[in-house]
Amino acid sequence: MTSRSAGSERPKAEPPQSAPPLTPGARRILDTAAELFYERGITATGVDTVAEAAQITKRTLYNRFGSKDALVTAYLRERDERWRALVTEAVEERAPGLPRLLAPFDVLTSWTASNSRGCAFVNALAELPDPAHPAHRVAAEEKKWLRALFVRLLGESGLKGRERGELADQLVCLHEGALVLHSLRPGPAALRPARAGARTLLRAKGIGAG
Amino acid sequence: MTSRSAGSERPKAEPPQSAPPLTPGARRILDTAAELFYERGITATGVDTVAEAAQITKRTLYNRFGSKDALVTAYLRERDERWRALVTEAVEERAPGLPRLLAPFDVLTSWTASNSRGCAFVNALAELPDPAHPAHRVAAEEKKWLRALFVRLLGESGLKGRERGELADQLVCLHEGALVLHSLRPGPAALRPARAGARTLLRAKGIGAG
DNA sequence: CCGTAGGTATACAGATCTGTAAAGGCAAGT
DNA sequence: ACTTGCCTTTACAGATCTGTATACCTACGG
Repeated sequence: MTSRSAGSERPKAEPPQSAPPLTPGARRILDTAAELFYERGITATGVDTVAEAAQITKRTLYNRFGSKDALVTAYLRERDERWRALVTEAVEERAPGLPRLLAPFDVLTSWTASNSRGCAFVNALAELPDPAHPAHRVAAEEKKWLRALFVRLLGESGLKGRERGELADQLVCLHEGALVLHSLRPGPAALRPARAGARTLLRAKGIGAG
Repeated sequence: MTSRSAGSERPKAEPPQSAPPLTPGARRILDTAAELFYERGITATGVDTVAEAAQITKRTLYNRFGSKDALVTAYLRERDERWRALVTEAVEERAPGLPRLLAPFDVLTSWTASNSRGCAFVNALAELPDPAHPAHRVAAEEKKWLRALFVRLLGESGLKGRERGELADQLVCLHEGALVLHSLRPGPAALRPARAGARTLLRAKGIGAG
């Protein structure tokens, strides 16, 4: 739980698990559940509510997903998948020379346009304290992944050793904090300070950031 | 909701509301509820559970607090009160010349020793999305207060204008992020990067930080 | 033609949740 | 002596929650 030995500082290539294709009904269920879980909270959203909003019967929901816990896990998994894809793309498609390390912060601008309730994974951790819950693991993995991404990019920028891990943690902090601020006062202005702070911290370590 | 006109950049002297003295039973209820709400989540903790753990009857609980929502609000209010007192004390009792702006970060070290489930206010916001819920307001106020504190201290350090607000936001981000990191991997090590990052950001603005 | 997969409709079991009802015990203050 | 405040006990109403049972419809591929 505390630290991993070997590959923990390198983001895995694949998002944890490639999802099997969903039936049309399952697709609609998952989309609906995703919105409701995020917007109203997981525990506060009942399966009846999801089923009704998705315009399917509860029976179908249980046939496709088996349980509410499984549905919650699927929701977080897919969200994780999309988020990683978005960030990965933003990092890779950056014009060379431009600060790839700030890409995750820039992604937030579009991401938060339709997500003003903070970080879904932090929220999930708040509602599902049990570490044995699979959804708990997914949420924890997402944070580890972002940190590992920062570590990798910092490595490519020439930073090594203990300083690298510390700076990665700081970038994660700013990132998380930005989402909290945004949830309190939605709007692009809530994200700017974190990005600027990241740039300052990078510069302080001699990493040019634009 | 978005911004306040006059005194929003100055921390109010009094924690929102001075609590009336509690009966012994009410005291035990509130203590028990505080621990359970924080540790297991608010929605996931029923009033029966609270009553049983506090060794009082549900009737007493309702006689003292009126409703679960009111109990939740009382829980957050008291937590807010204690947190503010702790931070305020740490700021004021700092040896002159020492970086008072880092005091909130130092307080986290002792605070998180018994609070490894992240920020109770962020968690509450996750579980209670309705902005009309009084507990929601309490949580939002807490964040505003911390920012205002940073703004004030930065002002005393000679920083003014737009830069001041931005730096305050950055410190809040680091602060929140530290709590998230700590919830993922509890221990004092989770807090160090945020504190160090704060120092770097302060130095970058010419504010000596120790 | 027939089986299978995806979905529908309705009803229900069993647990748990918030909140209330009714009646009483006990100690302190006046 | 009498009230008032704090708390207890037991029971229950009514809603809501997760999950299941039963039976049926429809489209499609072999």
